[in-house]
Amino acid sequence: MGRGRVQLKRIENKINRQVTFSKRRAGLLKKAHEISVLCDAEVALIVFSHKGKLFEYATDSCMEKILERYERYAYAERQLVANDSESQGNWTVEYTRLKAKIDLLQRNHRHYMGEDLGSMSLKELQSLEQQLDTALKQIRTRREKVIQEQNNMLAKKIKEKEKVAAQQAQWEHHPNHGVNASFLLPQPLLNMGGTYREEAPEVGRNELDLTLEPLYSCHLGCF
Amino acid sequence: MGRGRVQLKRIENKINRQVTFSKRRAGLLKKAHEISVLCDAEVALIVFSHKGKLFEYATDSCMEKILERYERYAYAERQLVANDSESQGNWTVEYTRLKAKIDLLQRNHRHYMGEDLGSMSLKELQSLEQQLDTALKQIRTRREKVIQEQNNMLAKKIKEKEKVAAQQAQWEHHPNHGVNASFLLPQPLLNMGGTYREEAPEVGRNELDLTLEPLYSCHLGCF
DNA sequence: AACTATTTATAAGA
DNA sequence: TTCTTATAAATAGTT
Repeated sequence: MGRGRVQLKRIENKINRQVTFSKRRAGLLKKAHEISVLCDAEVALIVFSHKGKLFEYATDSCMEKILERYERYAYAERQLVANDSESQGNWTVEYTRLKAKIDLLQRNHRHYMGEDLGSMSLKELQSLEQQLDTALKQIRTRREKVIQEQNNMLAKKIKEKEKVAAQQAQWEHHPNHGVNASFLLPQPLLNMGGTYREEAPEVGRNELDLTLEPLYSCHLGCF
Repeated sequence: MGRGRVQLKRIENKINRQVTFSKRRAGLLKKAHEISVLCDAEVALIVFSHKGKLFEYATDSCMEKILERYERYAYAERQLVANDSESQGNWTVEYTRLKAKIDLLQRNHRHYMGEDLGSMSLKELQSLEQQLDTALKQIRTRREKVIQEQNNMLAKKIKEKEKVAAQQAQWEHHPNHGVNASFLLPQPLLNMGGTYREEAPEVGRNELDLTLEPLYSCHLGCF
């Protein structure tokens, strides 16, 4: 994209390299942002210059969240290696326990998201499927209930408004000055069907916000 | 870069968004690689599609190293502050963090099991439902694949047995002394349909055994 | 999955 | 550095 064709090899000229880096860095960050917005993707981009300077982009400026999601996704089997600063025996044991517990929970969570299924046996898969099927039914029931509740609440509000309007109309002896409530007639206010996907495509995935201050990321190395 | 100018806003058409995502993702990964090579920079790029699929690029295929470097870089200040304090107090802080994380994971897990839904908003419920629906599809696909693999393997074994039986029959010149393999004819050995529930009702729930020795329950007070 | 008309990115020059 | 410009590359809409 320029006056000359470019070879994919390190630019030896230092000045040239620096200039190209600045330009391409800007372009890369821009494109990262664009795909994020256009395609509703979650993007994390980290660039260290040759000199060691950091540049970054993260969707919604939330790098930590994305990195955590990545770790969950890609590093399931990573083992905790005890750090040199963990010399306090008991704390180390306790720490390892907690870490193991978190690992287990995260691994399980991935299964519940339909990820990392390769290691599961047929029986486990069937069990998981049954579990999710049950969960889904409960969630749908709950969703309908929530919608119904909201619906009822809105209907109630409307009735109150109608009452107020009617009273005003009576008090003022001006039938045409009251609120015209014809458009507020009780009727299905929220859809009860299962077509919300098309109607609410902006709903993101259900995610954990596990953002915690990584004060000791050197000790953790796992999330 | 195309026939029309493009607005920087989410592409609402699903098909269009998916196509654009594929194209731009390829472009973005390419450019990440190029700047890395041309300018001798270290680049880490993580992209989650709207559907949750992961795509990544890392200089020298070493994502972990770069992320660690990032963490060091981005949280250097906080680490410095933390290092000033006495280690005993820090462990407590660290402990609380892990505890909070476990709590969060467990709460989330309950949601994925269709429990504890009372606190969730309509939007959250819809998101969760969508997530589980996707997971279920992936799990079913995986299950069918596993069944097919087992089926193929068994069919193979049977063919081998038939071959052996045929050879034996030949060697012994006693056609009726060989293994009668008629009942071993290749045929669907495992059902591929969705009726396993009735056939495997004894399969229990998919549960985590999180039993851990509460060595320091006095400090934890949480599990 | 290709094609192609355009837009966009950018290499080189100022 | 920043701007300009010629040209390579990316890609939106189309087939």
